[in-house]
Amino acid sequence: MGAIQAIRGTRDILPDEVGYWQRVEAIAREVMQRAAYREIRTPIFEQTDLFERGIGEATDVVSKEMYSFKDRGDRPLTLRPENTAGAVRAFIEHSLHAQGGTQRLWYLGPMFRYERPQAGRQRQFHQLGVEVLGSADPRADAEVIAVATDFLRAIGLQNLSLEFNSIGDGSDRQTYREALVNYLTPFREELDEDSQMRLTRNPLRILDTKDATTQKILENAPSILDHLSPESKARFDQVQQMLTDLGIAFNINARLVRGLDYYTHTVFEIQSADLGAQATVCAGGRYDGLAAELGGPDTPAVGWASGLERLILLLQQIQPLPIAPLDFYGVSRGDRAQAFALVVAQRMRQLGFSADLDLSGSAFGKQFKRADRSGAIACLIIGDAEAESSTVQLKWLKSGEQEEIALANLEGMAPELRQKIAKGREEA
RNA sequence: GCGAGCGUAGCCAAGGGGUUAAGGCAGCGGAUUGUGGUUCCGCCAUUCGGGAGUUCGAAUCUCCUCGUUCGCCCCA
Repeated sequence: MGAIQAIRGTRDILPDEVGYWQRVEAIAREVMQRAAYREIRTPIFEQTDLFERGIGEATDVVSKEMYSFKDRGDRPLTLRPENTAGAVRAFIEHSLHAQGGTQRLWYLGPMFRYERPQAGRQRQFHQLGVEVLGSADPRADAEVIAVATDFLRAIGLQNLSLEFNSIGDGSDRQTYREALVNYLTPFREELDEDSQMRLTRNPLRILDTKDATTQKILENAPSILDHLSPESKARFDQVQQMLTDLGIAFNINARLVRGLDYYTHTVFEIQSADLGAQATVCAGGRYDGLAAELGGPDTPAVGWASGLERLILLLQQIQPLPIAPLDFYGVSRGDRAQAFALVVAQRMRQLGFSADLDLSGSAFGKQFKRADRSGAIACLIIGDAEAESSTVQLKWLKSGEQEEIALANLEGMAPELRQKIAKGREEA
């Protein structure tokens, strides 16, 4: 291949598509602001150590998916594969806990994982996420889920389902892990290859296998929910009650486990029925141990992250993007006229209108064709005669009506023009 | 990392060993040298992702390679 191409798993978002992103981003800002979450922006790369400790060295994300490198000072760095670790690092580093109370944070930005690209998965992808730090209150768990559903609803997505579970605290999981291994060990030979490996390494992960035989065996397996301590069970019930009070439907899914080490208690996933194999559109949970693990104060926390590429895939299915509105399209011919047209177009912009200017210098006929295609409401027509008299012919493209305006009167006429533009847009 | 499908112009495409590589959209020029949305005419791939091979002859067959798509693993 001759020309240089975008790196595998990365994508250019071209002008025709960027409107979808702007929409999702605007909705995110609005929903977050209403829920009193504050934006945080952290660096795109961090010390490799942060992710190894935060996410867990044995996880797939850390062991085989990180973009890690050394800088010129020989520091081991990694492009962030997710942003919870970075947000918590910033929280600790700047002593945000000292601001008192609960910190509600949100972020939006690119993440990087070295994976094989497929539908709804890229190596550089974008996540919107929230983190509520400093509250162990089950209301925080419920609120975070409610904010997620509000966000997804505001985008207009349908056919979503919320899967919900508790994986308890560390000791709950320890007892459950033993129970699960005891149950599965007699079936060892019948399990699929991956699950056999996990039996010793990470038995909980067997629960979300896609292998039919293993799934069958799991039907009678013990449930994590029967191994929760009374306290864990009470919290799980409370969050459920709150979701019900909020009118949020959910399925309890005792098989739901998460791939990152830091989760405790509440875990959840929101999936779409309208995507391919990568159907999870938002996922998160509680992670009470992470801040302490990273060397900060013991800070209970809960949060989620949502993959924007997947949301945009869905958005494109349900809504066409409105074309960017344009007020004026400037056409001109002749040296003096072209120079004057630039001045007029710029003046229009300063008055708050949007104006495109044809730079081709081709025949008026051609320029008018382009004016049509641009979607402009009106044309600014400038030839030598107009340049001479410092006027502009203003032609309303829908009706074909044309009027002459002196440059000097443009500002005074601006309110009237604004009205005509608005009316022209309604008719279009 | 593993499996399968697909790469012909900016986009959508026909062609599946015989030599001039259909067609459509978009673009550009003209009919129409200061006035558009219609129409008409013309132009727009020395070459079929790249490389090697088979053959008198390759876009068409073989191998390698790169890219891409979908799936697995895993995840948002």
